[in-house]
Amino acid sequence: MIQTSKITLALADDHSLFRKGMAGLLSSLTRFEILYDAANGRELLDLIDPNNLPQIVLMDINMPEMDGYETAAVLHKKHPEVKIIALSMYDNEFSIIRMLKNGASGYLLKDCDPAELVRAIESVAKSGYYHSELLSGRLLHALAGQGSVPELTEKEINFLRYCCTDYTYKEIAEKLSLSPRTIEGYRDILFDKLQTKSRTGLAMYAIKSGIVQI
Amino acid sequence: MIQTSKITLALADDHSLFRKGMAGLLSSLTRFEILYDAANGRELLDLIDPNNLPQIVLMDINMPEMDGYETAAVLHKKHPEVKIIALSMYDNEFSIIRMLKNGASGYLLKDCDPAELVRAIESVAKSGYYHSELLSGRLLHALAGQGSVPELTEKEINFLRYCCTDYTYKEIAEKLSLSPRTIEGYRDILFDKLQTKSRTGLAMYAIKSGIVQI
DNA sequence: GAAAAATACCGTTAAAAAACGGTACCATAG
DNA sequence: CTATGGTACCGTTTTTTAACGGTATTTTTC
Repeated sequence: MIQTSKITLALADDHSLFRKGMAGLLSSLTRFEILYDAANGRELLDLIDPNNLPQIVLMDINMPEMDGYETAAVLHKKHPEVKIIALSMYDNEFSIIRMLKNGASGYLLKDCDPAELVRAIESVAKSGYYHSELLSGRLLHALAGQGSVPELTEKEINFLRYCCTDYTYKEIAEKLSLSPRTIEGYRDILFDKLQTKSRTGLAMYAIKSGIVQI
Repeated sequence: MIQTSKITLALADDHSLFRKGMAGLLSSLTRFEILYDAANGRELLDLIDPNNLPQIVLMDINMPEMDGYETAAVLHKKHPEVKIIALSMYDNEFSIIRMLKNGASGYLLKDCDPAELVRAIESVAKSGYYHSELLSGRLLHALAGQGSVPELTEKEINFLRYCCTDYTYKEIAEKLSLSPRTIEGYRDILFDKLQTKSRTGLAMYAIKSGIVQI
């Protein structure tokens, strides 16, 4: 079968070596064309020309300036026809759910096979989505396990960021202009949602899920 | 100037996409030849044929199975003639110092320019080392700042790993068959060395430095 | 073979974290 | 309009952390 036209792509990842490597990998396959490559979400949004949209954006979740979650949400709202594939180092349910909610059509781990990446791109270009066995498996496992995948509110996410610091809960309360007891309320809810029982557990979750960049 | 023979390389990184991308990037330059590529340190050591050693190994610090620190130490002891360049996501002094101590001849960030990677490889092949301005800058800054770069013992490093869990200090003491008071001693020393004052701070440091994989 | 460093240990007190139990307000969704 | 979910708040008790100031033993180094 002859490919009539190339699939156009954009890349967003803060690791220049990774990005350039990927770009090389994908360009070497004649059916792909890289239109843009950016070091973070902000840069990507600035680069993209509305008159020359890529079909698919491959984006990392952990990026400085503007992370994958936010970038996906903004891009999806602005240009819903552009498909998004999330690339992540971690395979945790929270990241997957959040990226899919924010408009991603696929979710891949960075340690996946290049062949799978190609498969994912072609699947998204053709049918609009890509669900790997890994993704479906993780989600089903999570759903079968504790009942449901944790859904976090914006306030909880913001609080989690502060959990990754030396601040005491009292200090966090001050920073957020809330009562210490309210902060402790968030903590207790998150202990429950995230199945942990310590501040350290909260911090670890925040990092694994890409909520905080380190 | 005509390159008489190729520089032979090996790659170790758990992210397959990154590795393959890098391999493509470097192979496209005719003066490099990739002899091996492995997903972690253990695999790399198993793969390497003593009769066909690479001149330079590019290795990630954060790898499952066997991390960059350990791999560098083992490889350097076994084959001191093989030069090592560490690739890291984080530019913290501890990682740099520890990799250099374990035998690395260079230290690069993953968000560096591909051109810098090439420069580093050629410098290491030619003169045996590569010191970027970044590296020298970080170290000098660290030395100028608090006086010295933290030196951690094996016991402290092991303890730090446990700090990234839900275990209480008492439970960590049990796991390590030590008195809780001894563990608290380690903690106090690390608070001092790492300039922090909370368990969370210890855990964050452990992750940033690549001591724990997440 | 003495000094220095690392290891393992102990006691005390104050502060913070964790585990309970609650109330009240407000928006908006049925 | 009333039920629901999110937000903000409060009190009490127990456990854990953190900040002190120590000793004894072994191991390493000079």
